[in-house]
Amino acid sequence: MTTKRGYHHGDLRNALIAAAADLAGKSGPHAVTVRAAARAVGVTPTAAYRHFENHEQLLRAATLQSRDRMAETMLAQVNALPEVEDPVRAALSYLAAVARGYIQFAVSEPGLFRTAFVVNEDTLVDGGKFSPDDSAYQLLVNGLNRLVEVGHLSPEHRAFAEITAWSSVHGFSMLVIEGPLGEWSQEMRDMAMNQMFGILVRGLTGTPLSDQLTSNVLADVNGERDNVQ
Amino acid sequence: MTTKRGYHHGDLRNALIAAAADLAGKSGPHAVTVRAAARAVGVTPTAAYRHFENHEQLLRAATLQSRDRMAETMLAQVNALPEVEDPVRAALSYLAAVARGYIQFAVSEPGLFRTAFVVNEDTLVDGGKFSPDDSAYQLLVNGLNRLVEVGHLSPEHRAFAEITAWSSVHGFSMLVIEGPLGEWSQEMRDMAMNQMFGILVRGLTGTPLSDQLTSNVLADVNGERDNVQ
DNA sequence: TGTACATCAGTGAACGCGCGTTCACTGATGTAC
DNA sequence: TGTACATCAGTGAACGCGCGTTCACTGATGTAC
Repeated sequence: MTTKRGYHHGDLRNALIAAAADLAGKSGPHAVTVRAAARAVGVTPTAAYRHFENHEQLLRAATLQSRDRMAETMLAQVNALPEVEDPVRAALSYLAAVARGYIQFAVSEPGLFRTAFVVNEDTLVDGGKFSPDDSAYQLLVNGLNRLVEVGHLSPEHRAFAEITAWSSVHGFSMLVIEGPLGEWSQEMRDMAMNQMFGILVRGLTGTPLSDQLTSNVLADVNGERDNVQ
Repeated sequence: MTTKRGYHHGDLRNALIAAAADLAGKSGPHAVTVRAAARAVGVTPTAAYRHFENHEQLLRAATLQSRDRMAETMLAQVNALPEVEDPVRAALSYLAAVARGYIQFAVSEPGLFRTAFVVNEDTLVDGGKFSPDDSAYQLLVNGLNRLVEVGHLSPEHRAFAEITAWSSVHGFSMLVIEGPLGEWSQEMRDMAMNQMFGILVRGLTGTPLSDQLTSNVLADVNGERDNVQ
């Protein structure tokens, strides 16, 4: 992606992106400045202009980096899921893992989470908003598609399903970061999250989950959390 | 609240708050500065310090103002609801109006919406986050309580219901402001919103709404939109 | 009712800060002979 | 293999900006006699 050869610094561009992401993670997107990033790398502000056209481009890099990390966190949750035979259970657990990964990222990296949603005003096309092309969105779409394939979500209920699902999970994350849920204990938040997931699935599919299935799905997702992180 | 008597300006404090809210509405919370507010009112920056301890207090005033306007918008939607006899229908329409008011405010006043959620870091207790004490939250709680009173939401499903409901509506608003829903047409957004509301109610109550009830609720809420705004 | 005085809302100048960005430059690297 | 040179990543100084905040002040208002 950039020249890895041993120039003065060697890989300033990536070092600056890393520094920018670091700043964003610690203090949010407003902390991403050309000067601060250069300072963190131990380089003159001017040097940054060899690798980024302007401040906006640096912030943009931090945003994309944040979205990558978010997708990674979500993917990690999915990958840590145990193999199960029941395809419905597997599809539901997949979706739950996606949701949990999203929320976990928001809670553990609020600065990056906020940075992931920064919109560049003056940029060329559509400002670089989060879009259906992003990996995180794709994971969600996959989850819902699996639910349809497996016969647990009827095609006519599929319409707008990702909007409702993403809205819920995104809103929940925001309420944790800058709303009343921030003061809640981890246990309470998990309870609220599980409740929300149940409501969501029941609302999406039209049929309530059996207690057995619910506890299986929670076991799949929670077991993963205990083992991995 | 402040001296209304005719001093030099007369009511600088409120004028500054109005200016701050104006700036927030136009460009978001970062645009709320002491100097800009003073400039807008036609007064020296120093004058502002007669009425606000510092920049944070001015921003705080803008935040509270934003939350007030938000609650007003929601209340307006509720008040514009037609009188209906069926108590279940009335309760559902109430909840739908609350949700619609929330989203409408976010869409029509994105700057104020964002400002409403600003958290002051250095402030005394809990940073002034949005809390269950706020009017907007109370409207939501009322709506859910009514659903219980009317027998359409069982008490055991009541737990965490406001979290799920608020998460959905808040997330939806964010997706419109800084996500993919921003590019959607008004019609598509309304469809997505109605769909989400249906999913939410079905998920919350455990029983799907009849087609008749659904269309009645939509008529109540939509009719109101056509008449009022 | 008229005057002297205290109050205090707003002025004007100034401070130090961090920011984005530009300029002419330097000096390490890679390459051609 | 050794030298001359072109390239270009990074330097150092400087700019103009808007910000928050402080200072000594001025002058309009309200009040006491």
